[in-house]
Amino acid sequence: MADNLFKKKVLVAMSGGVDSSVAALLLKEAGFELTGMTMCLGIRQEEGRASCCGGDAIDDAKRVCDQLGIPHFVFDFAPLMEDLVIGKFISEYVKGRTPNPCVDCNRYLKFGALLQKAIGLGFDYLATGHYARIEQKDDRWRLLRPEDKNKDQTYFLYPIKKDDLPHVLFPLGGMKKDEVRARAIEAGLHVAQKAESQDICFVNEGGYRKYFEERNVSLPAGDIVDRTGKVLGRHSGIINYTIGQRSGLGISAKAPLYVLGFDATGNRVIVGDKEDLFASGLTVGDLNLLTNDLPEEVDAKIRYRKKPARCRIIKESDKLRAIFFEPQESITPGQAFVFYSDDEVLGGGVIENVIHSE
RNA sequence: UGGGGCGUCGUCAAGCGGUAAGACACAGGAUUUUGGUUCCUGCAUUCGGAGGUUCGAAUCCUCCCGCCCCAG
Repeated sequence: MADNLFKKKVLVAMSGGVDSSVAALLLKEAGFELTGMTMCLGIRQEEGRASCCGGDAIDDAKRVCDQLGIPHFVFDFAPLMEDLVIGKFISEYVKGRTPNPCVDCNRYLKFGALLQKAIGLGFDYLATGHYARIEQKDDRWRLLRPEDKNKDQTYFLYPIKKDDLPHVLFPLGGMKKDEVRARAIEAGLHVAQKAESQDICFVNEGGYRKYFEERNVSLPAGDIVDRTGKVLGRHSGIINYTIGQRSGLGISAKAPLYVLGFDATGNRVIVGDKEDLFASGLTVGDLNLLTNDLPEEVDAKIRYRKKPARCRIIKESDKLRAIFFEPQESITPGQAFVFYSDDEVLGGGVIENVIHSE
């Protein structure tokens, strides 16, 4: 493997942050023929805000590339970003669902259009600074959770196609975040102390609701009701709410109220107690399977930063039905359902419906 | 305008002479490559108003104001 290393061409996607910069650094040190690239996503950035894309990102990435002595290019992905990620983000919310734009960015951009472009340009690999591992074991390529379980980003990476796994590199998969930052400092990278990126990258101060306002995306106001249909208050349009949401309802009650779901025909938001949030199963669409033989039971996550929960899965044509051993809180259509066997991601998809009994 | 009851934070609500609990809501912060959750912090010098009794009152007395109920 070391023999071929020098001939392998890698395109490293650089956001201008610490992680992707160190990823580039490591690949450079490993002797790959490296090219740095930053996606221009057409995003205007507020001062002092850290993000995975846009803003000063390009300048920062370029400086790191200069320091590493590798070429740097900017690819224009703004139109695709608008159509596939932001457009879907908005249309999903309008439908009363809660999208996960980071998953879609990976699905359509990074490991979709960008990866295809890289391969088309003759690169052997696309590398990113994600915390995840890809390994070939037993003649199969596997997407695995990283060494740093606290930074595990596999939940966002499930859309990578099985056949593309051999073309993707995650140099940080075996490292802890602390080590990455230490490495950046040691190498004198100017981005070493940059803050973690967080929040939706195309949304600035004020959150996504303000973003909708700025883009003139709005839906009519309506009633907030309890499960019996009793009117408790008013909502400002279904796009401003998501299942499990507590704050922003403006209703005082004996105990906090949570959004249980939506009544589309009546344009109503249904709220209830925390215990009403639990459901036993769900159905999944937009499946991406990373293995050919699915086990009957898996450990699955219905949201980022949550411990996987045991469930039974049943494949139904191009969909999946999952029934949890223990009821799960706030299962939300539009969010990702990602399932694992130990550290391996077996696949994932988008939650379509919630199953309340079974 | 005869009788009875009640007025404490945006809402609900403790307090019953000893110097304003709590919950919900709200705001800020922490956590986080989505949204949501969660966690931490803040939030009535003042108890419908005005007098009075008392060392001391939201708590007792008087009057006024505003609600509610039962008879009308």
